[in-house]
Amino acid sequence: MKATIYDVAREAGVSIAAVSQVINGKGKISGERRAEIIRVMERLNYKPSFIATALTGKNTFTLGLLVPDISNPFFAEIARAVEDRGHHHGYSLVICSTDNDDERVGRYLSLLQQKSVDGIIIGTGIVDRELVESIVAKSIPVAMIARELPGGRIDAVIVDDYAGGRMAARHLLDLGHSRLAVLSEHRKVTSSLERIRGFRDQMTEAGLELPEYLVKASGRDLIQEGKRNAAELMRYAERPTAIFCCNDLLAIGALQAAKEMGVRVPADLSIVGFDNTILTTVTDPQLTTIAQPTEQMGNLVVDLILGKQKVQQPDPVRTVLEPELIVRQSTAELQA
Amino acid sequence: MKATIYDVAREAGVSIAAVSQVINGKGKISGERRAEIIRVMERLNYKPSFIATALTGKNTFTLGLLVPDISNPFFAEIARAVEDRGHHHGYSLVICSTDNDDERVGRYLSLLQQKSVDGIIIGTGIVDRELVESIVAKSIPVAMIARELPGGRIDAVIVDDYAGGRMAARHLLDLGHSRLAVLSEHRKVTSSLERIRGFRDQMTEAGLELPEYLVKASGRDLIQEGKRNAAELMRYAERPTAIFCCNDLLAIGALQAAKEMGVRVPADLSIVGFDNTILTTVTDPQLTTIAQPTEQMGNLVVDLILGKQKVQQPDPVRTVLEPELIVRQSTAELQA
DNA sequence: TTGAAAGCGGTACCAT
DNA sequence: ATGGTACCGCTTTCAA
Repeated sequence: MKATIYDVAREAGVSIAAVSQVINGKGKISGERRAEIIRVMERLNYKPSFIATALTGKNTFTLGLLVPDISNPFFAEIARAVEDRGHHHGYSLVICSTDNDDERVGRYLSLLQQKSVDGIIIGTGIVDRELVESIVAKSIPVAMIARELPGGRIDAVIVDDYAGGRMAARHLLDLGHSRLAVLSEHRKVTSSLERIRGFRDQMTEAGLELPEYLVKASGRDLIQEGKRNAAELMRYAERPTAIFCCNDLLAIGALQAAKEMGVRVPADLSIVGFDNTILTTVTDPQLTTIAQPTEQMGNLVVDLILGKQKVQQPDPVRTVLEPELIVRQSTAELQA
Repeated sequence: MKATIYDVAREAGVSIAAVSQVINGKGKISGERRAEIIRVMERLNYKPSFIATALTGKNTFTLGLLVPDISNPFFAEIARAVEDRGHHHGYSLVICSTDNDDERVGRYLSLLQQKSVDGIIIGTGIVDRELVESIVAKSIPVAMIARELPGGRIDAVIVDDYAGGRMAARHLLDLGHSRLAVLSEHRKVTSSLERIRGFRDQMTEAGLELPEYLVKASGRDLIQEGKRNAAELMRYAERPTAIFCCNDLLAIGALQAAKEMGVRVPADLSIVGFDNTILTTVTDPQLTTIAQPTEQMGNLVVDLILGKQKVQQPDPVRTVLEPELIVRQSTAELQA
């Protein structure tokens, strides 16, 4: 059996209050008693129970992280960053893969509340605003990472998706491409929407248009669907010479479609991804992509959410980081 | 503020005992009172606090998972499998990336105990046996996944690493290769050791030897170090014609080294990986690898560890699953 | 300084 | 059937 504060108190011949004092470094304890108590704690290998502590109204030292799928490399990286920063502050991380499924989101959110986590970090694209706000109302700190709640007054640490979209377009435009297409995630995913908006605006400024039929959305299995959608794009009479993919998975699908169809990348087709996951360095050719500073984002959300606990900030904090174009080998000048 | 059982009791004009009854579906309650209580619970949006429940000696409905690094695709997949099965049973998952660092392992293990998790699943290669057994002694269920505690009497769900190593060797031997080399993880990682042993035994049966200098170990950054070690192997006068890599990350490193050195895969060099992560489908050529049934493994450990709670099994359960050779494009017959 | 005691939000036993 | 109450392990007044 695990030792409790009572065991320590008894062994040390003091009250549990005294033990509690030394655990928390509060109150006044004579150096001698304190030393003795510490000795006993070590001898009994005593570690205070977090659940008992939590019940008295203190922290649970647990954070919840909602992501679409932890086995998606991008979110795995986000999770690692969040985990590390949390661990740095003594917190542990509960992972919740939602598959962007409303029901799963609801169940997980409810679960996290019942566990009285000290904060919930949301990286899932599709969430019900009311649900989230009902959580905030219960004064549980909530923050978004890599995603934003449209119209919601929720803290968020995101990358400038719009700027990222522009970057991708500019890069492609600079390379001489004009027939551009887009592979996007589900239409409800705000980050994809923003990326496309930036991409389109940049095109517009160059006097180009991005018709809707050249923007294809994919849902569950991003690589597979991306591949299928890319293949479809390639079959158009006036085939696009470059595709901007709203994430690396989609880009890989495009890459595979091209390979299967005998379309050379980047000679015949340029591809730009988004996220700069480990996958981009593994493909052949390696993927040009827009990088998100995942580690920094992880650090920032955690600090943000942990800070929220203390002071009740009035306005939602919205931290926008700059994306970065990473040029690798999947993009090239348009061949004449 | 969140509603408590007292609020519900007051609103419903009953005792908290009655409310507790309906929550747990126990005891005797007249249908009418029960209905009324349920109504009140819904109106107040009442959800019992897990920490309070846990303090009374029940489950915390939390599982801990130790892995080297959640951003490593293989472990991300394992985590997803474990998470799903846990969620299925109403449990949530705390992720602990240890970096195979003893100190981190210790800290996390201690943390998980303080949180009174209902079970700890260990997928980290390097762990101190005494530490683990001290946990088991506290009657916290522990099980290993994809790794084994050498000599420890701990439940484990693993793949037959030895057989996997043999498979890889047989495949390469069948293709006519005889000059084989190995890229392995840190020498303390038991799974790698077993894979190499199987690989070597199969070679021996074919009358071949695997000298130690053809087995190179890598530590932290597996892709980078794998690349470096592979390059080294390729510089030997009598260069190996095939490399067995103890995981896909190492195989990717080998692939990149080959590409950089102008060595064609699979024409000049065959490469076999291990784990069948998403990465294998993304490389070019796609990687031949030995697959582990991650989903099944996840299901089994969770059921195993949840089962352990109830009955105190006498002997450690050791479930060994069969690996599977997935032939893709990184292996080919030895060119004459 | 030190310790007795009242919670925190439930569970479960025991009277009623 | 129903409710009173003693815990679970710890924090935090408040007296002594």
